[in-house]
Amino acid sequence: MSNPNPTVPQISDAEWTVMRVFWDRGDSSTGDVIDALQSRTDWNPKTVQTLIRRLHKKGALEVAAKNGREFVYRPTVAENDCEHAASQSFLGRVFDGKLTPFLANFVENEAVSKEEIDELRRLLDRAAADHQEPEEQAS
Amino acid sequence: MSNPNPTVPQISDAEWTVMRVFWDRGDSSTGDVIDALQSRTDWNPKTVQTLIRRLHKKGALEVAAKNGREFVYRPTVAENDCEHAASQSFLGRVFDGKLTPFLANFVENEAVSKEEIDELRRLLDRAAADHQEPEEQAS
DNA sequence: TCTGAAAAATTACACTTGTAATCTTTAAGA
DNA sequence: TCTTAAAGATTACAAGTGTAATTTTTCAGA
Repeated sequence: MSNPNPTVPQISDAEWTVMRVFWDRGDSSTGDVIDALQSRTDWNPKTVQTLIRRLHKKGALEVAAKNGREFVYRPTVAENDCEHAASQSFLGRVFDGKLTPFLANFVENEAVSKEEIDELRRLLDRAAADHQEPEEQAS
Repeated sequence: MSNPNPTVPQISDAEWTVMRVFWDRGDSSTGDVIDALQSRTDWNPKTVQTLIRRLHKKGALEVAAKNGREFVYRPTVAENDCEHAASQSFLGRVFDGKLTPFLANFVENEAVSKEEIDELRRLLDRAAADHQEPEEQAS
């Protein structure tokens, strides 16, 4: 867990795509992000610029440096934390905040393969083991 | 599974609240919904009317009857299907469509209790069993 | 030092959403 | 039948979002 109860800004759909570039690459200039997204999207560079500026305004990005006339940005929020905040928000909206109904719905809709089920079970087995013997203190 | 690959309209946050009333109560008039939401929200009746009209326009509700000058509406989409569509959309946006990373993030963030873990494991055990011996045909 | 290209800032514009207020129609009772 | 309250329809309006175009600033080279 990167930070307990971090406050993360609202990040829209298109903005998520941009944030992921930063989380993948670390500090990046607008040009870097435009280049990175060139292959994955058909966005106009101006669009990417706008999204970066909005993310900066929202406080999801901060200026890490200025290279000549170019800004280098860096995320102020951890990917983990944003994912978790988005998950909580989604679960709250659709499943009354509860994880089990979410997974039950997925399973009912036959949207989970045998392999995935096994993967999830292993994940939960490990989690259960961790709950058994609590995390040790690194002191 | 109510319907394979149903097409469900985009349902916004506030609209979810309204749809849930219909899913809970079945066919309902605007007045019914307003009454039902009176306790749970502080929405103005006009707001509820607007949301119902938007849902009707989107095709999420259809007119089931007309009582005097009052319409009775009914959902055209199953709660299950809407939940699943919302889940797919969320997972696609935040976790590249993958369930395992979603759950892993949740567990990492210590947002899952021991009891919940056990519940989820039971759920997955049943799902695994179903995968073992496929569903029988009701003929 | 002046200029032009590149970066950034400002402006644009339609659609959705939250949250109603106002205008219009209609049914039911006086 | 006429009136009026209650439904419904239309309109409102700001914030957020997708998707840029236009305008302004500024560095780097001629």
